Order: sequence, then structure tokens, then C-alpha cells
Amino acid sequence: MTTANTEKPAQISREELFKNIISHSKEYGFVFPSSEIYDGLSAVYDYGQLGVELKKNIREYWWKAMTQLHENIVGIDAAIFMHPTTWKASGHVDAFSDPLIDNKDSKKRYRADVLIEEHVAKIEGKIDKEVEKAAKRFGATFDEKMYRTTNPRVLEYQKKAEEINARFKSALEKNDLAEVQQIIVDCEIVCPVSGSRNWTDVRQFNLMFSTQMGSVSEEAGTIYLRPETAQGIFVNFLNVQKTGRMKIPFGIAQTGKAFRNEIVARQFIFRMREFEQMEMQYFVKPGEEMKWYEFWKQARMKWHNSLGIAQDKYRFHDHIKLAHYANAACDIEFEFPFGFKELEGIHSRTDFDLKNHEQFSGKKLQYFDPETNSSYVPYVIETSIGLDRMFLALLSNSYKSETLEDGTIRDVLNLPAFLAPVKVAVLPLVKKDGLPEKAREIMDVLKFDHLCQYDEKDSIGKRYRRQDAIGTPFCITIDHQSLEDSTVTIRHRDDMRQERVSIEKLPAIVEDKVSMKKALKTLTY
RNA sequence: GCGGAAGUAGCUCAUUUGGUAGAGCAUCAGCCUUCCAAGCUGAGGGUGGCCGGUUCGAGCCCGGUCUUCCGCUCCA
Repeated sequence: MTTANTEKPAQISREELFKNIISHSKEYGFVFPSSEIYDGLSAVYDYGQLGVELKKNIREYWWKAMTQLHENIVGIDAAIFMHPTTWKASGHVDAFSDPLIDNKDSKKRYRADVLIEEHVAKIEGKIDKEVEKAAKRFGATFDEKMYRTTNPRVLEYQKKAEEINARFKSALEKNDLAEVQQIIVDCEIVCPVSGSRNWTDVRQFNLMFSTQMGSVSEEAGTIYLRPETAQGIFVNFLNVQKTGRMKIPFGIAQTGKAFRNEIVARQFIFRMREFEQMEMQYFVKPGEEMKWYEFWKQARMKWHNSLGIAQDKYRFHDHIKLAHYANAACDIEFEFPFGFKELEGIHSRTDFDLKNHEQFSGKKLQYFDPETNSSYVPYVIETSIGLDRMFLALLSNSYKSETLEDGTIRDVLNLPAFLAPVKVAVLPLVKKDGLPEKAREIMDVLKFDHLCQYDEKDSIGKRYRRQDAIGTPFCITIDHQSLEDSTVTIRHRDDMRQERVSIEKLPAIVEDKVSMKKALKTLTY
């Protein structure tokens, strides 16, 4: 556009904002593309020196909110490797072992097995039509059984259908995808949308990453990298309930890595192949699940609100179409730079998981309720938040490129102080006159409580800006007056205001400003 | 997976038709000593994503490949 508004700088687009956030993340050591020197690995990212701190702080805040503030919620750390049967019981093995095929013209993707089954059904339909016609023709004397076993046309159709079924079955058994595709070609199956036979190869899509355990490469040696942490909680339900003397309702919390072989992984750390979940499974009495579902919806939203992010950045999204195991489900969505997207899921999972694990393991996964003097399989309310998504939510919400009154630009991360990677920067005003020594003394006191940075390079203003860019909430500046009366200034990141305080009181003041305690106290349940 | 675009220093980007690879910021060392970036001097940093082809000569042209972004598709 040549007629661009030259007076006001154009509002940067959301895409540009997102790009800036990604650049900023890399430039200051929050997030790097994985294996970058080898051109990166698709949809995998590494957390850098500041990213790891921010991520750790978010995790800790979630963990404390869940376990420390709820007497009836305890944490575990289950292994990433789990017995393969776990994933049969959970439904993950069957849910995503489908052979997929694309039509090149319509660009539609189909399950190859469904295409073939539909084709067979069509042939069988033809048989029924023949039978119907014959029945009309012969009237009361019609012997359907006889007709089906003797009529040449019917027999031909039947033979065809059986042949296809047999071929398909054997192809599946041999896991021969080329043969599956050949069946589609031979049957002259067309795409319902484009009507063409222009098919891609058949590909097996596996959601779960697998690997081998032990040196024997038999089928039993194949194990999966968990696609969700929840199952580690379910298989430990009895262990925790018994050893922790837990009474229903109670919860088990867990944070940890999960792995999904996404078809399309995009949008930076929003959808990664390796990611970290923070999940809590809450076991309740059957019939009380909706009460607790509502409770956790509110409780989780309260947690988000305690981070000081504007309420209109969040919304609930109720699931209309429910997964087979759920009787209620919703997402907490956050307005990322690329729109409202799922940040956390709250699901009423019924007794689906525990019941299936009972069935597959043969172990009784029930709770004895002394009140009713009976046992039951508890219902489960799940809260599941993506740690990486929360990280991105905080980052995209706090990244600002401000234009100050004097026209200069200030990049700042308005992170909640208790989550900031670096809590305090200790800065001697100048690099002489004993100020660095004094600053070091202060550093040596504060470093036992908080992650601090010492910086004496460049002008003081430049150092403030550097700290702003990584979200450090407070800068302590040691000046000449400090040597005389043992006071320093604390400079606030968000409004650049400064206050003078005595060095003696510094530890208490800083602790009060960066402690998680205040935020946790707002989470009254 | 399909279509489109892109890949040059840590970041943002230049390099008019093919002819020795640059800037700003950042980083480091020194000077200056100053409470809100951009003072001075100097330095380091690039096999132009990778592989191949055309050419006397390729960052630029061609092919392949990898990665990223946008749209579609998929997302138990």
C-alpha cells in the first residue's frame, strides 16, 4: 500500500506480534528450536536458560495450588514407559491404528479400511436387490435360501465380496499397506467427493510413539511413550488410595512429559510432539460427578485469574460432541495471538478408565465406602493443562513493545513477579568508587533466596531495559548514597518507578514482592 | 498430506540484469562515569539451510532435499 498512514505507526498484526514473540523467545534464551544446528526437528523445541526458569515457576505454582492447598490431593511421578496393555485398556491402541489414504483431487482423507468396507457393503446391497426382485417375481413360492445359494448372479457378487474381504483381512494381518492400496485400485473405488481414483499411498497413522524395551525384538517388547500422563494416575489409583489412606473424594496430581505424533504440529510451542502436561484426576462418588465438575471448572478458572491476566482473554468452551468416555467436557480457552485456543481441558471421564483397567488387569479397582458399606468404581473428574501452552499464554500476554513518551521503544515482559525467571537484578550505578563491591555484598545475601542477576556493563538505562526484556520485576541500584547511608533504590519494571529502601530491609521487601504466597492466598476454595 | 511463501551474522534485514558478502541492533575488550536504549575506540562472528546441476564464475539461474511461516486437511 503506497498510501499507508505515515502519521501513526500501523498497528502490528497478530501474525507479526506472534513472530516477534517467537524471536524474542529465542533472542533472550527462553525457547530454541530443537537441534537447531542440524536444521531443527519439526515441532520440537528446547527451553533455554530463562525459559526453564519460567516453566519451572509455572509448574511449581500449579503444583502448590493443587497439592499444598488441597489436603485431599497428592502428587505422583509415574514413569513415561508403561505396560503396553495400559494403552489397550485406555483405547489409545485401537483409536489410532487406522490406515489412511488421501484423494489427490479432492484432497480429502479417508480411512482405507472404511472405503473398502463400504465397497463391500455396496456389493452386498446389490445381492439384496437381486433377492428382492426375485421375491417379487416368484411370489409366495420363493425360496430365498435356495436362491441365495444357487442364483449365478448372486453367487458372483458373493464371491467378489468374499474375495475382497479375504484379501483385505490378509493384508491387514501382514500389515501390507501397499496391498491395501492395491485393493482400492482393483475395486475401482472412487472418491465420493471428487469421483476420481487418484489416490495417494496408504499410510498407517500412529498417534503413539513406540520403542523397544529389552533386547528381544518381539511384539511384546514394543512399548509406547505415553500420549497422556493420566494413565499413570489411573494405574496407581489403588496404590495411592491405600498407602495414603485417601478417602473419596480425593485427587492425584502429576506433571510430566507426554508424546503425540501429531499429523500437523504447528504454532511454535502450542502443538509439539513432546510436551508437558499438568494433570489432576479427582475421584468421586458416582452420581456426584457433575457437582465436582462444576467445582473444578470454577477452581481452575480462579487459578488462571490469579495470574493477573485480563478475564476477557479466557473463555469456556463446552464440548457438544463428547468422547466415548465422557459425560461432560469443556475447555478453558485462551486468546493466543492466533486466536482462542484450548489451554486446559476439564472432563468428567465417568468410570471409563478405571473400569477398563479392571477388565484388562483383572484387579479390582474399587473404593470401599464405609458410609454405604459397599464398593464402587469411582467416577473421575480430570483437569488437564498444557504446561507449554500456559508458558506461551503467559509469554504472549506479557510481551509488550512500548513506545515511551520520549519516543524510545521499550520491550518488556509484564510477567507476574512470582513467575519471572529472574527475580532481582543487582546493579551498581557505575563500575567504580566501590559500588560494584557493595553490589556484590547485596547479591551474596539475596542469591540464597532468589535467582538474581548482577550486571555492571553499559549505562544504567540500558541495563534496566535488558532486565525489562526478560521480565525481571525489580532492579536494585547501588549508588553513591548507598555507601553513606546504606540505602538502595528498587526500580519497578512495570511503571519504572523507584523507591529508596535500606539495605537491611532488602531481603524482607524482596521476599514480599516476589513470593508466590500472595497469589496462592487468593485461591480460596 | 496438499497449495502458496520464505531460508544471508545472535536478532531485523540489504546486496538493480550472475562477477571478492554488507548495515543497524546485539555480543566482547577498553575508554567515559551518567538513574531509564542508541557517547568514543577496537574486536569477534557468515563454507549465503543442505546436496547436486548449468557457467570461466552462483547468495542470485535450474533440480532435489530439509526446515519454518500462511491457508486447507487432520486432531482419539
